Amino acid sequence: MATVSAVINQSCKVSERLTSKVLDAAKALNYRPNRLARALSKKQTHLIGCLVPTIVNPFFPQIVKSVEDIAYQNNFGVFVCNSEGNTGKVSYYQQMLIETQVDGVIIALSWELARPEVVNPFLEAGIPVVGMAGARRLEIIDCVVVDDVQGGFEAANHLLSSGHTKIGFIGAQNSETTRLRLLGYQKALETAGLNYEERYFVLGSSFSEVEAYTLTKVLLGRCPEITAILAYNDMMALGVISALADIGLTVPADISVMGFDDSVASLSIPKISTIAIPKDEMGRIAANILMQRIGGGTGSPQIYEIRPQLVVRNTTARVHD
Amino acid sequence: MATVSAVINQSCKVSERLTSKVLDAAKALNYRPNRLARALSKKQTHLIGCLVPTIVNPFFPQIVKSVEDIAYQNNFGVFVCNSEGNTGKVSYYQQMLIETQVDGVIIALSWELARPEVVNPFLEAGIPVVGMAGARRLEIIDCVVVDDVQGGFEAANHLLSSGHTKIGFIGAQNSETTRLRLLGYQKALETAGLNYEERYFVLGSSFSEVEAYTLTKVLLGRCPEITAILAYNDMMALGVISALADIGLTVPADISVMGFDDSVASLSIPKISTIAIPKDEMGRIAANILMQRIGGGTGSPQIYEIRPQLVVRNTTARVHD
DNA sequence: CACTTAAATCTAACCGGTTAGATTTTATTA
DNA sequence: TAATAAAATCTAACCGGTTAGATTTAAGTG
Repeated sequence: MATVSAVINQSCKVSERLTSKVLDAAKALNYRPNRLARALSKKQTHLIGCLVPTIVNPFFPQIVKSVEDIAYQNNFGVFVCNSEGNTGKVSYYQQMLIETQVDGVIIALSWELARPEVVNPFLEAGIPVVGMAGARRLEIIDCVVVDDVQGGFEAANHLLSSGHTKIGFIGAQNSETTRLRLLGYQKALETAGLNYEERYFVLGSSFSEVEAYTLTKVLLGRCPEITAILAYNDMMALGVISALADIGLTVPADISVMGFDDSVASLSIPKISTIAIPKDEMGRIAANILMQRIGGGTGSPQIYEIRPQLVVRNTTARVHD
Repeated sequence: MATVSAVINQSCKVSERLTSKVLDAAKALNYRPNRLARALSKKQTHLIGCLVPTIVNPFFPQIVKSVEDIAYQNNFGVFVCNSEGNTGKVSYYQQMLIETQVDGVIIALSWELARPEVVNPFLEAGIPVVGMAGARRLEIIDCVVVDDVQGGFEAANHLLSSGHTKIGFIGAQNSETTRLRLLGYQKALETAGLNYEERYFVLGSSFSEVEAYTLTKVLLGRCPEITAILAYNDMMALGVISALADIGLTVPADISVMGFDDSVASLSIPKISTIAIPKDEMGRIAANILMQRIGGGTGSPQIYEIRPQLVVRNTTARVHD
């Protein structure tokens, strides 16, 4: 019945009399509109997809939450898809999102998702895409990215300003983000007029806590003069701290440690000093940009760069003498 | 075109010739089936909803992940909805899920979600519901619940077996789960032939880390003889440990601490001894039950009780003398 | 009061699939 | 080769909304 549609959508062409009649009937029958039917004819699902590499790492749920907030404000639903390192899932969800006719997609730009094969099918289907939370910038879509160089710079600077000059770095190979954070570190040393030692950088094969634990022992075995360690992220910082405790060094009295991301930095005792990525802001901005695109916003894709922020907690201190 | 439908669905009534012709055309046109249209006519969306109170607490994403795994295996999508303590969001998502015609719903039975107002509309709409991860059992739906009494019992028992008898408990008021865990604790003491001191139980107004921090200081100010503290969950255990550190007590040398849930207990430093809720298993079972119901499985609602497991890590030790 | 115009209501086609059943083609058999 | 059965293909209605436009009703005007 077309009138029902008019009533529900508050079209002003329906008299009060009919409106209330329809509303009464709807209530009596416990009527629920069918989103599928509506979406089918309107060609709008009021749904956005959110593709993330994992939801087990708390970093991503925090972003997803703020995406959802914006979606909620705009009366959209969010279809969260996490690939969990499974390429099969990536294409499964990709297909599902396209077939579900989502109005737009937000993709976390991890290595497995920041690829043309992942992004292009959406664009071909006319679905706007916004990338976020990654080092890689894709020119074809709007991206909300983090200035990792800046972050690395600030992390190193914080340590330098506490007198540390022999600063270890622990990260992972083949990681663009690692490269950028390390680059920031190097820039900070150069800016301070200091040389950096390649020996102080150890890169492992994963971002895990255990990997960091192992690498830390390697690093300190080789360079015991180190007074501070910059970890690629908070998880690795956790591994670093564990290793140091086993070696018999106290954090931060004997050695300072910094993390990155502010994902699990406050879960340890002492709480980890870190470079916080404003996850709320990132999710919000990404979602808002997507909303604009869905609303018909045009213009060439843009890069929105977010500055990470130094958060000093309890794992960094003045260098001991 | 009906033939396309037949081809896509592999109906055996289509000749190879036609099949390949259709497939070629589909490829040439970059054809994507429309899930909405299909769902509308089949009255099956191949989607399930998953209502959780939050995704910021890592406990829930871990469950959601295993729900997703099962859904993936069954070719279903999962629509994750988190209410974040906002009752407006609860009804918003409830309505969205019903209107989206999801085939089934899994609800985490937190206080805000384990209510008839939340559950009933789904049932009225003919959508099967499975509850999980909560203390409250609802008779009208299948529930996968945790034996919190058993968990509290094992936690206390672990401490008792290390010689602790003066055990503090920190939780929240008006929480059914707190009550059950505490009950388990009390049973353990009774079983051991010991009396428990009401003074050792302090209940605050929230489950937060800071709340636990405050409560711990209160508790130890009042009862300095305590040698172990059982926290309602891991987050609170973290607050307890912080407070103890500030007071100048070392964990576990001076005082032992236990968490519950195994949500952040393995991520933190020190790693917390806890009562692990098998989240994978819980999500898997809940999703499998839902799949059965969606597949037409009948029978009266059942309760599946999951036993939590003691995980000894680094915050518990033999009582000091 | 007849006539124009505006407002309210109703009708039917459409969105893109599915499905039962009609129709056409092909194969089988006398 | 005609009759019949079986297989393949096509047709049209349906799912439950939306929407343009036709039709009916109400209001305004000379």
